[in-house]
Amino acid sequence: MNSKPFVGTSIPSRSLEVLRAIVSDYIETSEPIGSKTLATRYGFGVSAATIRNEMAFLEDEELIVAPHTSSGRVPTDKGYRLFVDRLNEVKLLSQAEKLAIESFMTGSADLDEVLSGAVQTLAQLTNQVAMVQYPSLGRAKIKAIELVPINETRTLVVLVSDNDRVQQHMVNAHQMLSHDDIAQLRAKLNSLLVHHSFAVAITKLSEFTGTVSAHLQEAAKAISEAVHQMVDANRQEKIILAGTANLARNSPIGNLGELLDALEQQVVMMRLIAEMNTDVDGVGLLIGKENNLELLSQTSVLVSNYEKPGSETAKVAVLGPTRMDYAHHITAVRAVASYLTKTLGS
Amino acid sequence: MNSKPFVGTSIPSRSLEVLRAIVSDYIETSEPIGSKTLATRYGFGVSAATIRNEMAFLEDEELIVAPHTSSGRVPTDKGYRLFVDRLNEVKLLSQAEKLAIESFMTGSADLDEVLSGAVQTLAQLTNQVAMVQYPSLGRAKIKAIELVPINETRTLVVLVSDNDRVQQHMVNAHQMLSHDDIAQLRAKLNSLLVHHSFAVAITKLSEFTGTVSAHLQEAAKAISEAVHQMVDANRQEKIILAGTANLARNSPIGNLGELLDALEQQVVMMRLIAEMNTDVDGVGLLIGKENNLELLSQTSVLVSNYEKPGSETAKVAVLGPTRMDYAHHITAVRAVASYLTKTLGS
DNA sequence: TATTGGCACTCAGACAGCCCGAGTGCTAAG
DNA sequence: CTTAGCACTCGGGCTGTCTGAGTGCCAATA
Repeated sequence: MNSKPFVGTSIPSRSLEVLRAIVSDYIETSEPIGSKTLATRYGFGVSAATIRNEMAFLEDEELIVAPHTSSGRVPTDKGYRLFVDRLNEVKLLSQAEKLAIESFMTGSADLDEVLSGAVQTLAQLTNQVAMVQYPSLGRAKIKAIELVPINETRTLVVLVSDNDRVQQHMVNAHQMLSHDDIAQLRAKLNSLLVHHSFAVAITKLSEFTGTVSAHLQEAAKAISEAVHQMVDANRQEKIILAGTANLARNSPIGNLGELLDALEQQVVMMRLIAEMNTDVDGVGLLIGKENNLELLSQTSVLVSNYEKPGSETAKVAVLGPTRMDYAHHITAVRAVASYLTKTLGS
Repeated sequence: MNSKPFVGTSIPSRSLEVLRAIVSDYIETSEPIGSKTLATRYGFGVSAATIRNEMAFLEDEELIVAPHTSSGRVPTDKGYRLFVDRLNEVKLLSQAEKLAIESFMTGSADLDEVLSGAVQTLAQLTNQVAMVQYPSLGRAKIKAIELVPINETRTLVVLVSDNDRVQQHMVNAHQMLSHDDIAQLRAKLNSLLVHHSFAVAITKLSEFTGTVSAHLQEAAKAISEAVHQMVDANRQEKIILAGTANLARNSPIGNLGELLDALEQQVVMMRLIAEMNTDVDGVGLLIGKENNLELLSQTSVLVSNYEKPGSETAKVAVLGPTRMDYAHHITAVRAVASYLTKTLGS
């Protein structure tokens, strides 16, 4: 159901040219375009009448459509698809754009910061909504658990996984904890969980309360819960996004409210992105109704993979109206993904 | 420039009733309302003509305005203001709403979680954009700094302030660090900074690199930078928000795009909220053009204080179109603020 | 003096008719 | 296969009309 390469009647090369012109023009002007304009504005060596014939053919193939009798044509989802699949010239990023990416990516060893920098850059680059999926910890293992006492009853539980992702969670033990208590808890916790995968850890965790001194039961339970939550939070996907304002600006899409809602809820987007396949060059694209969500029938979603050593691959994505600048955005999203891979690799 | 209580000609009580009716009706229907409807729908014992006279008076006082000759009237900002200032019946929260607040607020000792729960609840309760300001650390002091080794070169720096707020930042030391190294760094760092306020800490920090062994200079510099950043991040205000989608749904405000932008950028909102005063009962309100931002000329902002022991007071806020249900929202925002105070107090 | 009914007036919005121009499909000729 | 020509279509902009909700004012009334 994903990215379906175009099959069917093969398209004569001039028809393809015409389609290309239509798509480009529509992307730029967002207005239906007719044979005459097309013939003059683009340097086909033929008359408008000939273009009309071509257009009739393209319409038969359902690559373009006329919003109403006797008005210009607009690409269909299928039209965009063919356009993209046969995209040969890839728009290069401008020097300024490259700079923007690099400057956003510098410094910071902190995963959160890197990702949020990346997603903002991408949103600015494309003027669309940008999303980045957190690297899943899938097969990651627990490397260490630290307990940092904050005050008499509160403790910060820090969980480090072997791909160096760090999470923390505050715990209220509801009882006083001495230094020795903390040490005991830490030791038991680590000997129990370290080197185990997240999946295993979650089962082992149930033994934890049993292994600690009787007077620490309360605290152990609280800590155990915190760890559980963190592990869970990790198996759960998570995305961060930026540029939602662009949605409102760009496109008078009907269901803007619902769309913003869905973005805020995250869950729809998480599933969508997770399920999207990418082709050989690491880019995936769903155009309009290709994703089966009514909600997104007027939008396209573009994803690319990035890698963080030790994690499964994760994705960056761009969401915008079907009439978006595919050529440009594809390079942008790919560039950000590759910078991300590079930055996280070091 | 803030919340200006209404002064000037004192308003006869029936005029006030009429104003009240107009505001309530407009809040509900969002359509201009005329004398006749007003006279019938609300049980004034008088005829439409009399109401018209009242309305003429109210218009003279600039409390209502007619969008065009011969159409119903709509409250002005000043009208809303008077309406709110003379608001006597306070809408109570429904049982369901109280429940919603309580259920969202349960558990979790984690500041981030509590706040994000609160802001989401508030957004749902009001169907508007909700915001919550992080408790500023103003005069807070540093309580402890922990260094948690993550791998050979990376270290997690955890900063605990005396109001038990915890921040952490990953640092890449670009050099191998032994256990002893870490211990040394930790010791020096703590002896230097603990018990100092954030403001002082930032000056003391410059001495740090000088006090550690020569071979740790690299690492010390990186850590010092991280601490600096965290301290800074704290003096800087920060807000989280929820319910932006409601904006799109509710109000076909002209500059939706810009508004969403501003929300995403945060900075405008941070200043606005920070500068808003609250009156005796802990609530502050700016209606329409009362805030001097063109951007927000069609929106009202409602804030209430909450307290976290050891921090300066911070605020929760609701942002929506000027025609919002003030009576209800005021109680909602106050309720959330007070639950927040309660939850964070324990 | 405050209230009321009556009346003439205004205007936004809905509706219908009109024209224009961009665009189409078709056909016959090159 | 390409082209010019032609008749046809239809959305969008413009105009005019009508209607209903609403107004302001005034004279009559309680």
